Amino acid sequence: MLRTQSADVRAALVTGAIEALRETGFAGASAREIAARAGCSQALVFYHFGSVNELLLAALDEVSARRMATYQELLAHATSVAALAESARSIFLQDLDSGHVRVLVEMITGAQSVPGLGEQVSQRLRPWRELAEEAMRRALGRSAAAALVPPGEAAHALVAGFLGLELLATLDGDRDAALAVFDRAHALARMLDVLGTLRLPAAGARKSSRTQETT
Amino acid sequence: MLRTQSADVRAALVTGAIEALRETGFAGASAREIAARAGCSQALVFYHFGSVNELLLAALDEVSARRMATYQELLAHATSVAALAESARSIFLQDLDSGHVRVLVEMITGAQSVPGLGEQVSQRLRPWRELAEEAMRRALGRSAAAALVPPGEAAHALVAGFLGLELLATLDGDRDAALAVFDRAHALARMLDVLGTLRLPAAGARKSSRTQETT
DNA sequence: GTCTATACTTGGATAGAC
DNA sequence: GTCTATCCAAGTATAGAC
Repeated sequence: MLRTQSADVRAALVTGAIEALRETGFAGASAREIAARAGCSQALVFYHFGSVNELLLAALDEVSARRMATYQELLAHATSVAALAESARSIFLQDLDSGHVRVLVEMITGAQSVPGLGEQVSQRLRPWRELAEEAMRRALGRSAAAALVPPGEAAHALVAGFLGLELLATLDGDRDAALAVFDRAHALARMLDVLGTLRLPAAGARKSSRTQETT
Repeated sequence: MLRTQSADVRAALVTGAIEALRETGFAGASAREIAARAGCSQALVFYHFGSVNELLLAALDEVSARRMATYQELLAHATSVAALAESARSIFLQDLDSGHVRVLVEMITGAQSVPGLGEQVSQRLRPWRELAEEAMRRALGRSAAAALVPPGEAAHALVAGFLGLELLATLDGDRDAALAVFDRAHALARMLDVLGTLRLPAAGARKSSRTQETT
């Protein structure tokens, strides 16, 4: 891969945009602000990306790409609802630190003030939704839990929960409340997993009702 | 109550600010935009409120006040988790139409770009959180469900869910996905209510396992 | 490709007439 | 109290030198 100096500037602008979205929000993510973080001229924003909004969308793409690989790996091993809850907790914590979900939230709300932007943000959110649904499907398996909670709905709720908890966590700088929710979800998920194993063997093998550990 | 013409202008500015936040987002809620909606001069924003941000906070106060009464009434009758889920659904639908939660979300994210604003938004969010917790406490009662899900945590999750579902619903103009989540929550809540009644009588009255209807 | 300089627009905020 | 007029800061975007 050839490393032109132009590509470096593009990359610097994208990471600058990510930082700006994270720290100053959509309203504060101006070409000047981003260029200052990237250490280059404000004019380069328009040369390389055409407009500020295009750069912000590129930043959202970058965030998605960065996380998708990590997510897939983490979620691939979550073959129970409890395990999924644990993975979700760790993902949430990582994203809170790195600010990735914040970038997404800022773009969603920022889209409100720019006609047509909402559509493009929505498109970029789709991989996240599909990943969540796939993870849900894998976690629920073909157990009774899947009948209780269809993967599609569960995934929608999961994504919404991520966004909402992120909003609250950054608003008052308290991540413990959100983590407590994930821990509670983990405990409830264990119950759900047990329910699933109890129902599936079709009323012939209820030899034990002890809680099954799903580490 | 004396109705000075000045009070009318103040009110018009506040409702104009609410509309602006709802339709153009925090980034688009400028003094000029708001004044245009209120049908008065932009200078009056500063005369009456000192700054745009102060006006936006007043708008948030107004939204809170408008909804709090309705909420309290609706939630007072929710003495089971299932009934709470139903109330929550109807509240969510109302707020989605009126845009009240949107105003809150815009202020939360907008606070990211204005130092010190986050604190004030957080303060104004507190009544909503307390209301949610009180409703949770009443819905869970002293049943076993309360042990499964502490009211504080449940309330935090509920508020986060509202915010997250609002974000997704307005992003792609699809309210059905959110409503499906509430319906699912309702079904699960019914199960939780049953669990509660089964446990409370202290292992002596399991005469029936049919689902108890909690209309 | 990157910079400086600049044209143009929008927004926050104030002054002063009425 | 409300308006018009205005100042100033900040933002988008482009032109042109290097």
